[in-house]
Amino acid sequence: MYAIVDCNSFYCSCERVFRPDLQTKPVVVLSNNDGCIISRTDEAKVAGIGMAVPYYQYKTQIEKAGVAVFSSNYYLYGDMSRRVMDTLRFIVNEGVEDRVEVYSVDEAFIRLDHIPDTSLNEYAHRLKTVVEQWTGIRVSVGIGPTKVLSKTANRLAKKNPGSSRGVLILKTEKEIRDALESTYVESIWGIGGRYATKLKEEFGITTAWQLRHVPEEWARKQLGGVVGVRLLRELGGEPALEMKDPLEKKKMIATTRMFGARVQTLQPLKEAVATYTARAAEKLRRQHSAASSIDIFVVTNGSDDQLYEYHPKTDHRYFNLPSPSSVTHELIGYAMPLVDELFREGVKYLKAGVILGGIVPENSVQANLFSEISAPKANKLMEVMDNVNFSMRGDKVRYGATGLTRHWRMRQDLRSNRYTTRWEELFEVK
DNA sequence: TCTGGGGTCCTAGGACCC
DNA sequence: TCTGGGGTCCTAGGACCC
Repeated sequence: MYAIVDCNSFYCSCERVFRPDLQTKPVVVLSNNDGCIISRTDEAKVAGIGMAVPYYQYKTQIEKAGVAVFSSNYYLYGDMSRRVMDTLRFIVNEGVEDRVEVYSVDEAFIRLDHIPDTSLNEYAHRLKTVVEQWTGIRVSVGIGPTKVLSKTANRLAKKNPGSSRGVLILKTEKEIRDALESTYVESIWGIGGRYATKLKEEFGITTAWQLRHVPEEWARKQLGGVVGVRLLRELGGEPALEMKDPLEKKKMIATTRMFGARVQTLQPLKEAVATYTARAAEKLRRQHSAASSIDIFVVTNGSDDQLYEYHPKTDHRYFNLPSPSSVTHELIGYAMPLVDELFREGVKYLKAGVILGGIVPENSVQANLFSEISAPKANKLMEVMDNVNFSMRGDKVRYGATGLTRHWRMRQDLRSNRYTTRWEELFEVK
């Protein structure tokens, strides 16, 4: 059996831990640049605030309903996430083997082979209670014979927190059938908007229970090949999605941002891209990898500026490195000519990004005799820079190419304190 | 009238997730 | 005036090889 433990309205819950006065009040958290609403509590849902909707369109409604609004505070959420995951590992692993797969910042799958079916209920409640007591974050627990069924259980547990108290276990055929009959296809984990529309409009399939009974070859044809087949098997109770190895490294590393103010000249565009490249290179080094390709993209508003519509258009250029690297100045050196190539006079840029690909372990990098940069020296420099920036915080050591004024930086007008990761922003108890 | 078969590597793009 | 920022996996199709 598999469990999935999912934090309720995670970002909002993190804010509430340090603002007990908001415990029963509506709360929302905004995306970077205070653009969209990316987390909302049940009270905010009731007040009619949608998910992933532009903030400015709901501003008056939010004020009228007395909703507390926060800019995203990823330092805080990242640290709270670590606390939740550490707690789960402490309970589940018993110092033996790793049975926890951290699936996202607020969710983890747990393999439960070691728990007898008769104890599942007690175990699920224990997970929930301990995480809530130790971290202050509320969670829901779903359990089923496959990952997809555990996700289904979790969704239903969250919908009826009263009766099932945030825990739902799908074990018997009857429990599974009831759950799948009350799950619409668009709510199945793995069915997105496109497939949901197709299933309903073209084939009249509306529930997960109906979908469970289509032939495998049909699923292969209509739902994206082997992906569809796996989904079908999982719905039928046959595990087709493995637990992921926690040591697996990212195969792609991206740093992308909307600009706080539009950029129209080359210099700030290059500063922004250099800054993102430096950030991406840091992520690369943190997992001890090197990248063999770099892709730079820029986004402009494709529509005529007179129309106040958002029609983003993307353009990009990429470069394959002569040999994989994780050295910031080397990567910036490859990135800058790509920005020159992309830049067009008179165009307003809304966003830019860096994507590093072709990721390999850093120790597999072969010395390139023709490389101009002496690798050992550069790597040592990177280590020193990372150490200084990590211990002092706030990017004390930067490259000149990343700019001094940085007018393009994002807005974050409503950010809460980084209570758990900055001494000067600690939570005060009077 | 007829035009092989099998393989690899790469990129672009589509679908999904949180 | 204002619409996020990461990721994953898979498939199709082209270039190239023998």
